[in-house]
Amino acid sequence: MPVARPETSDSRIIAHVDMDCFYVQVEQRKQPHLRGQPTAVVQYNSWKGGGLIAVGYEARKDGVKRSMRGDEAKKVCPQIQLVQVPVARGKADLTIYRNAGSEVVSVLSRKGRCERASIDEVYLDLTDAAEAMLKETPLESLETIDEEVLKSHVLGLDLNGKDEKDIVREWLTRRDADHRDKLLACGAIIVAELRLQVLRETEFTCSAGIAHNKMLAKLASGMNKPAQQTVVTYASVKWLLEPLPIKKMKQLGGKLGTTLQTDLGVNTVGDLLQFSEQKLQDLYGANTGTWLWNAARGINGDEVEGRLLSKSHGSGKTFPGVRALKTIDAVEKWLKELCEELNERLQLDLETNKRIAHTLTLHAHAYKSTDTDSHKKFPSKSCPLRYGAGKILQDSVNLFQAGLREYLGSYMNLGDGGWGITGLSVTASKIVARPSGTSSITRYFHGRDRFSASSEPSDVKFAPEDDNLSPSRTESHLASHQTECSGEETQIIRHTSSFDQFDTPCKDEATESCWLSKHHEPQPRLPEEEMSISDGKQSFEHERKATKEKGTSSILKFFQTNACSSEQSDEKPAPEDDHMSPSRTESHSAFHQAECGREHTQITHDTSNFDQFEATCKDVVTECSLPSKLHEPQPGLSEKERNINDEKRSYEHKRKATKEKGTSSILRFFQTNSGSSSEALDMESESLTGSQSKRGTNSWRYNVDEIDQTVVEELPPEIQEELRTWLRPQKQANTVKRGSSIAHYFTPNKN
DNA sequence: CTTGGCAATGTAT
DNA sequence: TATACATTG
Repeated sequence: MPVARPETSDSRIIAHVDMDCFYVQVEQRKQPHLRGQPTAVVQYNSWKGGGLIAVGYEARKDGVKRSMRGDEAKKVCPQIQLVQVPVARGKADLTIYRNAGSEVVSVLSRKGRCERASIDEVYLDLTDAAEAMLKETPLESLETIDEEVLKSHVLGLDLNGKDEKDIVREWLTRRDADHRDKLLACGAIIVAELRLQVLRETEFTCSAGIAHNKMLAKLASGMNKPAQQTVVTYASVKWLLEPLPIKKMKQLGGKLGTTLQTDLGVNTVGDLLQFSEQKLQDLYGANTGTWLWNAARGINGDEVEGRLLSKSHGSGKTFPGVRALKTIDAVEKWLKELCEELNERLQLDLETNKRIAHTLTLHAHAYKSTDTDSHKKFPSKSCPLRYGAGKILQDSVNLFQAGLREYLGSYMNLGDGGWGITGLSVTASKIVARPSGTSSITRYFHGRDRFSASSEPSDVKFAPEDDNLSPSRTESHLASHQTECSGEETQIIRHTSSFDQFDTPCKDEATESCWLSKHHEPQPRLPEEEMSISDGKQSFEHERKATKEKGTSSILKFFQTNACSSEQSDEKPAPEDDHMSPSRTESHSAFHQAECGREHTQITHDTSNFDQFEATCKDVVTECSLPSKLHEPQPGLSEKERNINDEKRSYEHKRKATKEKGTSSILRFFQTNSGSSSEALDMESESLTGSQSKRGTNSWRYNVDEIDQTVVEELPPEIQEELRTWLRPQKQANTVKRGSSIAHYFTPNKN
């Protein structure tokens, strides 16, 4: 259900940028001979030509639609080029699209606060940039206006048969324009520039909407596609919304929209206007009610969230019909594939963004062909997430079995009575940035809790740490940028006045102040005890209260007491933990104890571990050194350069062609650039601060090349990471990361 | 083919 | 926190 947020200002400048048939563009860039041809991206070619998940505009002209089968598409458009989604580990792999989306974000996030809304959509808050521009350059004195700006569609302008560009030029430069219109005009100029920038640097076109809030911007971005932008003026909102079918509005495309239609006979947004806020609240609850009342008037207070990275990672697959999984073995086989993909993405996120996921969730769908009971849902289950593919798999299997028992009743077996698993997915969520600064180990033993349990969103405020992590294949440019964009404070400060956007019946002042105060109410603070790390909280609640001294523990002690606890715990869940074994024996719990500076008898009965610790270290080394080799800078050639060579892309001259001010446009780009191209960009270099070599060196006396992988996997990721740092001491010290923001662009394909 | 497949976000309880 | 559900692309 949508939730009403107070609108802090009616003069924000918000843009929504939407990539045009994104997957198709990604494939066309990869295979330039596809450019200009009707093409679609398809997955699972095996059955009826696979399902279309993206359709290029040339193919749309021929009537090809999403949700057609490949075969159908061929019928209406015989020349269509069908490109398959990459497959890895037996399932669709969207990595290349995700990475392409990151490229776009890295361009768009250079101006204003930026929110990655999906794999191919971004919101921007350009208020500050627009205000700054307006202050500096009066629009009426604008001499040359970029083609791309003139090609904007401005809602509410009276064209009167004249050339739209002339009218737009006039609108842009009107001396007596409404202040909000002037800001929008600046927004349009900024967005046009950004879109060109995206095109130059990624070769992707996009469309955009520029408006005073997210809802309207989103609406506008879809109005003129592809490769165009449209502006929603303050005055045009009524005109825009009144006839708009209610289902076109975001959040109303589903059940709520249907309910509105059937309950109230509301078909357009205008139809909604007759209902009082009270009435809507009575029908749909306070939140949804006022959200609806506002939405009908074009009021929407949602903030652009400065967030460049996703909040969760998931990997899933469906097994329709006869392919349904009938045995635990089959389930485990697939779970293994899914967990391996998930682990890979978690590892990458850890290395490049220094983020740690804290919970693992397993979703499954089951079917039963005969029984009446078949509508029962397979319950999703989650538990604290332990790093390492093996651990994730073990926990996933346990979660699955817990869910299965619940679903079937503990007596029935999979396969009995026509049961099968038709879908599986594993998701990692609650991803928080690893705090920066001192060694993570020190932090662990000095109140790490406060970070982990923070109610703060994951992506804000982490300073670049001087860890010596591999720069290649990263998106760390996003991370670093994020630090700059996360202006939580500023966005609270800036809310001015005028709040009811239209001359429609408006709310009284009381409502406004109520909203605002409600919105900015400080988060209720948990007492410190409650804030300690939440994983494993239940299992150790009682113990937590017992002791609390800090500072005495050491890493040695930690390993002695906890290192191999997991190996056993997998087989032997403690008695008090009936059915959810993954939740209790995991590393966070262990760490929590360590932090509390006390031994936990249950775990420590398996003393040793020091030996085990030493014995198995080699695995760690092999596991670590292999990937880190990948990241090793090649002498003389940056990864970027190598990849450019690989891809045989040379592009610089073309970029220059489109660079002249005042004439460049996306149309022109295509006129001059049809064909394969790519850009060798000089991004701002980001130097990695000094080497870590001194840090880890052997204040303890074991050899780092004797660490058990499974032991390490058991550790919290930050510790793992730290270990890895030790394991590659001077590698990449003082290397300079070049072209970071498009590095991943050129990462080799994994197929 | 159990109704397209995979992924991500957000709310409510 | 864990879980279910809705919505979107």
